[in-house]
Amino acid sequence: MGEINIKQLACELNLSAATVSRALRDSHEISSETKARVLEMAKKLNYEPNPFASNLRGQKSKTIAVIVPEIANNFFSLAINGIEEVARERDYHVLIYQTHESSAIETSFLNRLLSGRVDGVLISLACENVDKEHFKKISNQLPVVFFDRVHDDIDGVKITTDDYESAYNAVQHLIENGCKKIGYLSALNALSTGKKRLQGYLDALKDNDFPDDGNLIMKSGANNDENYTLIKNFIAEHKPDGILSSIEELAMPCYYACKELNLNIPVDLKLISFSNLAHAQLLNPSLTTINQPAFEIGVEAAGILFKIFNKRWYEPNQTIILKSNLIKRESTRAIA
Amino acid sequence: MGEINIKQLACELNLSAATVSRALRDSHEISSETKARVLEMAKKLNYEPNPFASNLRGQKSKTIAVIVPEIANNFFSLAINGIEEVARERDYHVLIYQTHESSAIETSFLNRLLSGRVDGVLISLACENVDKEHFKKISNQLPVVFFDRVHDDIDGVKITTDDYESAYNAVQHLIENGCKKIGYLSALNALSTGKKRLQGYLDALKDNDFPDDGNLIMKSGANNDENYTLIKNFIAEHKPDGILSSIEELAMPCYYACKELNLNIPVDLKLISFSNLAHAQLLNPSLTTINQPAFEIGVEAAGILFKIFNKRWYEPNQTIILKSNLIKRESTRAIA
DNA sequence: TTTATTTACGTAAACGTTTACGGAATAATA
DNA sequence: TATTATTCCGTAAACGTTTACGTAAATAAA
Repeated sequence: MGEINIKQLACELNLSAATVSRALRDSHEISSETKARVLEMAKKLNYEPNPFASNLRGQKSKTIAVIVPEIANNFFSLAINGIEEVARERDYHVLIYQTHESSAIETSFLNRLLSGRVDGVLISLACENVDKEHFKKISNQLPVVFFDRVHDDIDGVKITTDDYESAYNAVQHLIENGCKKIGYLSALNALSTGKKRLQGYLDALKDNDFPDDGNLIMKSGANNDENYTLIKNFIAEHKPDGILSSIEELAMPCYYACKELNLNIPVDLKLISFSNLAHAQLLNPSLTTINQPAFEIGVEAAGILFKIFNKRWYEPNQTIILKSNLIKRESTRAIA
Repeated sequence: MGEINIKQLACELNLSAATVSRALRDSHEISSETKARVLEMAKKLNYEPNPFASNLRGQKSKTIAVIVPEIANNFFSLAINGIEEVARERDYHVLIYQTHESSAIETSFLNRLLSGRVDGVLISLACENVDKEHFKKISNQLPVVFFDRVHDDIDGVKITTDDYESAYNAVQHLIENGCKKIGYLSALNALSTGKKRLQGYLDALKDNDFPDDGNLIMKSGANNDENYTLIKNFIAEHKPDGILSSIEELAMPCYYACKELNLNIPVDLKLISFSNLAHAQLLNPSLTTINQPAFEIGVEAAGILFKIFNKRWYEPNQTIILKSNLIKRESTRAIA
């Protein structure tokens, strides 16, 4: 309807479309008076250049894609928040896609994005096994920055947190506060993110001369209901006095399971989890968390993507590691 | 790089670009053998049509925009989740923008979207006062569906929840459980969403012959820190024995304030809040919430937008109201 | 004065699709 | 056989920009 284009604008001004285009882009080939006239008329008629025409001509989309497992997740929504803010500063647009942890969907999204719809992609991998070869093809055609959920076997720029150290320190904290039998709720096993957390757990146990008991590692299931059952049985059977949960989604069920099993946190069981829950402080008991700088990860990842766009990034395989924050609360309090 | 276009594909097949295009869109003008050949070669060469060229030609973007105040918010992230799923089913792309409650930013986003970048917009309004005239211009040029944060003075299709009834019932619940002096933490005052919640509160008080005391209505401040101070002072000064919070962001500080003031929830103060916190159950004490069907709102809103696209929507000003769910928990327990 | 340079703008091509139009070959009908 | 309809495909224009190229006028340099 209102859709006014550059030709009509030019006509209104008795100029050619080329002149108008150049004036709007502040070209030195246009006199300042003409520029002023054009700007004024453009404002008056509410002219907005058609992005598809621009993009088609210029092969730039001014758009980036963000691919995450889930949007409704404390970590990812914060990361997207950071990404959006950076994009906005640069007048870029942000497309979002969620994979629901399916690498098939992930691959399908990536393929669709190869058409030039976006200038670059920020991705946090689905936890399923990935087709690494496919990723190589992708990143040859499109700048990609990985964040948080990364894979060692896939080359690329990566922003992560200090997963190994965080897990290690978490276990150390449990031990210092009296735990003798520490369980691990594992997830993201196919990704280096998950592997590092697990390794941190294992090494901390070893360094403290804890026995190497594979039974204390629980693998997460397919959905929340299954996870709850798994966790309840895990606790009931193995009776750990401390648990490190590799993701928030596995820590919450521990509360319910402990209530069901009549176990007191932290007396009978101390709990610590990777989590970006805003109000871990208000849980009963308050939850000791490994808090990842989610917003900053988003900002950093987006920032690097823009550096790549501007040819100001020279480390195609660099991994940037931000520090997580261990926040000690009631759920791991030492019992006198 | 790899970017293959329809001409190269056509060349490879000894066909014209037109034939290839038609074959890919399954036109009846193309023989089935040719179609098969084209499809095969397209798959083989990983051909993806350039969306900008298609959009430019067809004046369709296959993209929708979602404008929300904040992404990192339990309600909005769930709504976006719903929207994304519906969009995905239809092979649509989703752009997200956050206004951080600024109507200036909101207006600026909307203006940029008028260029044809998207086929439609889903918006949840910023809580600042809005330029209603501007919205009229917008919705003449672009299909817009409002969700949750809506404004009575702005025409359009709207998806909301039963804000009035929810607030009314919440207050009724507080009264039934013994509250004599019920405060209201107000927000979104410029929007009908906020006005209806407030009115529900007021009418419930009136219907129960409670005195009309404006002092018991607290207006939210500019940020979390200010809100905390406001709330603490509010509780300390007016000593309500019940509080209805119109948004989750005002309920959480109540916990901290009560701890600070040595007040026990629910003994000294009962608390209920509009909230989509996943684990309200685990708070200390567990929080009674008015749970909005956030995901469903997203699904519904997106569904209607697609109906509008397909000319299957005939009610330009209909408001669809979904029901919220009052979940009673410890924070409003009656004290014997 | 002649020639070179700069300024300021217009013309037209290009980006990669889709589609109106047309046409040749084949099949159907008279 | 002559006419009409159908099938299948190609040509070219169009979508709205941006930009290489050209050019006329004005200015500077020779």
